[in-house]
Amino acid sequence: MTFNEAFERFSEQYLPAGAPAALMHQLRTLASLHSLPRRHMTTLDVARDHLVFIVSGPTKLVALDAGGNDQIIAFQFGGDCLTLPRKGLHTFRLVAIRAASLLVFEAEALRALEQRAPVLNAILARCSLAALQRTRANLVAMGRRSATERVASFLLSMREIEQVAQGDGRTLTLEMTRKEIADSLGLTVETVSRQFSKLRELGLIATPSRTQVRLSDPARLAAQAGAFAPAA
Amino acid sequence: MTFNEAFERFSEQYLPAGAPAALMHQLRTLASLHSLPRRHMTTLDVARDHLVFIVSGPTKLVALDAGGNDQIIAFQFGGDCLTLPRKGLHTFRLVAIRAASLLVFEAEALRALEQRAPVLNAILARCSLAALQRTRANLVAMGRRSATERVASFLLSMREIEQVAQGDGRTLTLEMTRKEIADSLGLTVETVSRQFSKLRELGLIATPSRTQVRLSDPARLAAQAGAFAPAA
DNA sequence: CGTGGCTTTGACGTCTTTCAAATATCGTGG
DNA sequence: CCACGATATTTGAAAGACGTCAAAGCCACG
Repeated sequence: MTFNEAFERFSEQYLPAGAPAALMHQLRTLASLHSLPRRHMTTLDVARDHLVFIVSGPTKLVALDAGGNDQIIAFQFGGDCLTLPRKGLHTFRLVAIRAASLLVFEAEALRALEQRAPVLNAILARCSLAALQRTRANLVAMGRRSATERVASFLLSMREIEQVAQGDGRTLTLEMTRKEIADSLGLTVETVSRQFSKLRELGLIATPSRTQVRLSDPARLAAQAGAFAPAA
Repeated sequence: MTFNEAFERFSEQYLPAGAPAALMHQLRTLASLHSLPRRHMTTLDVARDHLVFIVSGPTKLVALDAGGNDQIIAFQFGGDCLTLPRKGLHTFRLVAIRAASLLVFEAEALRALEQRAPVLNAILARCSLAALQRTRANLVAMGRRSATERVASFLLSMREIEQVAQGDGRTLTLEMTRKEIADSLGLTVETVSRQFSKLRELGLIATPSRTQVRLSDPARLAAQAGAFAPAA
């Protein structure tokens, strides 16, 4: 992954077709490409806000705990964009689930550009809004709901993500471990594993490999996911 | 609360000082003032996105369940702004905890204006980002954490809100019921009540009335709130 | 072929929910 | 101003769900 390729993807996705060359050039100056190996977390200055474009690779946004326990806020995949806030009440970090490429902008520098290039605000607004939708959805998934409901609706929600679902939309390649699923659902590894076993015994899913899940019966899986579930 | 007062507050808070009169006028045309009585929810067209400015009154953003159970996404107070998304995976509604005034814009109409008034994007970006921070914080509060930790950190987080904390920042006027607290923390009313009792017995809080809470010992309360807690 | 990490399974303890009932508080009308 | 009814809160007891601890199994990789 070269810088040029990365920037190309970013501009395709977020910049309007007729963006002035001067702006493109400015943005190019402000961007930096980071290769994040599997399991590694960003080492950005926690005193500053950043805008991060996920060029490729599955990543997780986590809130860091004093102990080694992460709380996963959201998963992001190639093409997603998010703001990584400076250290506030919590410290947030972006972690690569598998090797990932990130295009990073300092928010401060972008704000300085906003005056001359108002289109930047549109980008920021779009990113924040999308991140907000993802986060709200996760919050709903963590409300007072049973472990079964959480796992079932987690699986159904993964189906909506292009980079996870295979052709027929029934076979998922979850790049994340059980622990990561557990951290995102507010459960323990063991509980998640037991739920997988239960859904397997019910014939609702199959797990051909460690990371693959086949949704054998999405309709009945949706029934297990309860009232707040994504549609089957 | 008149429309003019409401719009005045909105523009003070979100429009830059030198906003052109033409834009102000346009926005004025697009805004509508809603008075939401206590317990009532918005009856906006669920097929459209809206931008809502909370002029006054505590409100909650809820995801609606098939049963009567709400999942509370976030609380908002006067001066906050949020996007109320159209019906997607979930249906979101804004509910007044006490009588509230809202200034509502249709997102569609705002988008049409964006071309000519790029400052609108800055407003939207600001609103979304603030809402995102609130929601992420809530998500952290709901991770794998005990009931005590949730309630303690809920109380500490309420202290940060101007309209909830009294002069010394130790006496809170929670406008919400125990059920609303429970819904926002993913717990039951009874569990929340038991946590209040426990914290009372430990001498960390006092509850002079149904809605008032005095944080007698914020430092020890923070200790109860655990590793992810807001500082005391 | 062995090793290390991830996943699964089991047994048990604890915490939260559930169901039920008593008590406190607030708003209203007398 | 007080009494009453409606609603919110608190408390108790029991059941169930999830977490913890421990061990075994599985898979990928060297």
